[in-house]
Amino acid sequence: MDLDTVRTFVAAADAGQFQGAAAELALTQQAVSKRIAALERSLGVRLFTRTARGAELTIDGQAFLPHARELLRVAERAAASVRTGRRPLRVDVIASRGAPSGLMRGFHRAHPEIELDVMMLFGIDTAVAAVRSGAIDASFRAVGMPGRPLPEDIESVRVLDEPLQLLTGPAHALASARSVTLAELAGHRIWMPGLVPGTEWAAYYDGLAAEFGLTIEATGPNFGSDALLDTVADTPALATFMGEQTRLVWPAGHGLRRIPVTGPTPVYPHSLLWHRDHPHPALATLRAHLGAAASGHDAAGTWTPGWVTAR
Amino acid sequence: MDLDTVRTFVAAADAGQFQGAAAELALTQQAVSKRIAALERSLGVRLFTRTARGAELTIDGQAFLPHARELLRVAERAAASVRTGRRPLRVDVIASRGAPSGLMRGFHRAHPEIELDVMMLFGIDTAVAAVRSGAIDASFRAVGMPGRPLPEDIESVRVLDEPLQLLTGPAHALASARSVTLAELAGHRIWMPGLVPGTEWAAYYDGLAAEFGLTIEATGPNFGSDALLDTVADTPALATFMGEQTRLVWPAGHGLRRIPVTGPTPVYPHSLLWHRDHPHPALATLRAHLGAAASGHDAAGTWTPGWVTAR
DNA sequence: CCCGGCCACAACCAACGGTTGTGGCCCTAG
DNA sequence: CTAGGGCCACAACCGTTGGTTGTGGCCGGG
Repeated sequence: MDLDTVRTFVAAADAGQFQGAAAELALTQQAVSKRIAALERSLGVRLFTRTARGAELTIDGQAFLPHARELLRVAERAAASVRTGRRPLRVDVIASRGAPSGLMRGFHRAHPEIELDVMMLFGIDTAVAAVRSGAIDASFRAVGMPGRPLPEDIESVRVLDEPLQLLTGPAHALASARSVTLAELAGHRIWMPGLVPGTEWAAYYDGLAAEFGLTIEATGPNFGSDALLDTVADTPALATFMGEQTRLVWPAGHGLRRIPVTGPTPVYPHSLLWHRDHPHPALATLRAHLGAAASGHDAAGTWTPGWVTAR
Repeated sequence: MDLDTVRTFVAAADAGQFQGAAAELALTQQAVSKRIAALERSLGVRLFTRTARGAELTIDGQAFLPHARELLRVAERAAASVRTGRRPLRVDVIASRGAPSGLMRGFHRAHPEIELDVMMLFGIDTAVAAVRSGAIDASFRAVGMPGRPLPEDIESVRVLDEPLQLLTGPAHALASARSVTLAELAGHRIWMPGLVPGTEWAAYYDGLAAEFGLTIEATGPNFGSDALLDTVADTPALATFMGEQTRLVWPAGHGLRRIPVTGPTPVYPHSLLWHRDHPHPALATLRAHLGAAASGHDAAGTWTPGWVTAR
């Protein structure tokens, strides 16, 4: 199926005749006729009944028409997604189920007119390079990591401090705790596959482990969150950290527990990064939205690494 | 933009290399290379970075990928909509804003897994012919109209009795009435453009007008519901009937009034029609849904034409 | 250092998709 | 009834597109 052919179909349906569609598309009537015939052959149904004064849709044609329009809309959006110049606001989030993803969903609900492309890059270095090059318009990351100062032309603002929770299976020693302190976690095995050295989130957990004497293991291949949850659910000695706002596809019957962490509560600092010089037109709207949505969290009783810039 | 090219792009992105995509699509590597190059040229951006052991997506490519997948999904649905054999359930409703449309929305919410094509045919004759031919799977219509018995192979069941309301502008004599009786409407001008002789809805209003001595005018071209509402809002002497469940795009500030009609309340009898012999697999689900959703309306105090089959 | 894997470029060729020319059908006006 | 106009389909023709095969360059691993 060819999109030009679909466009021709829609034009013919709107015009009610092939001739008119041909004029609109700067084609001959014969070309339109051939295109429609080809489309009908490929679909295996007749789309128009040809009459002496035009062509009108068959029932199959009527059924196909809205789908054809939708197809053209989607194609237009797809092309717009990579158009240089005015294109959808392209934002990098750290993971599809994480808190920044939720922030973007909220932004989309508040501003459905702003076209969005949400993507996931790998690590703050890639993200910063992409923001600097203009390939993306903004990124949610934790900034300030030692040895990786933000370039001068990148601006950032803290938009969300997300408390971490402990995730355990039902047989874990802490499974029935209402809450746990970081001190109580010393000696327990915390498993976080996917913690890649050199990334900002690895630096965060390294700092957390060092400061409170935790054992955080990043060993083993990262088979994705489903496999992680399965393993944690089945292994009494394993637990993992997870953002409070992380959306889980909670496997039914696994009995996974989310346990708040206190004394202090580790919070993951999400900042929005963007380029100082050539911001996307919709970026201001995003910043305003995030500023309004940011609840004034109290920093007391929480922990962030020393390298995180104060709010 | 060509859908085969988009398919090639997705295959290459999934495979991580052109060679693998070529094998999957039964093409040569060179053909894939040319297609991708053509797509990049038409979009004006580079989608892959070519490396010695494959090709990986650029950021633009990553942004484009989900749109490309969506495009293929929509194309698949479009093709399925006219596929002979297993295809989406195709249902004819009397108007896009009317009650049957609402019933189908409810059905879709209850059964999002069932693919639907909702369409609007013209009159019960067209609808019955389409159902008999298998071109559509079901139709919502008022059945029993004099001289138009349903063919033997068409079955029907009453699914909704929709009370009619009077719609008036703010300056209409009845505008401030809490409710009106049919007797009170005698002498008032009821305007219903679009009431085409020979259709089942024209027969309905003809019967209504005859039995209660109403003046129903079908004169003038039907410029659509917006124009109708505008005129009714501005003309003190005009009113119109409208189904209780009809969704209006209520023009702000027009002061249109919806007034219940009583003594008796005219109700429009929506029946579901389908073919006795070769029903669509999902039709049973639709009938079950409509049966469950149908509130047991009390027929007392309501009016339907004599030709309407009892429930 | 060489080999293997992968992609790009070039040359060639079939097939697709456009054009012009023409004929048939249907409706309308004279 | 007939002539004419409007519209679509078919046929012939032709340029361009998109496929193939053949080949060369680049990069990484043994």
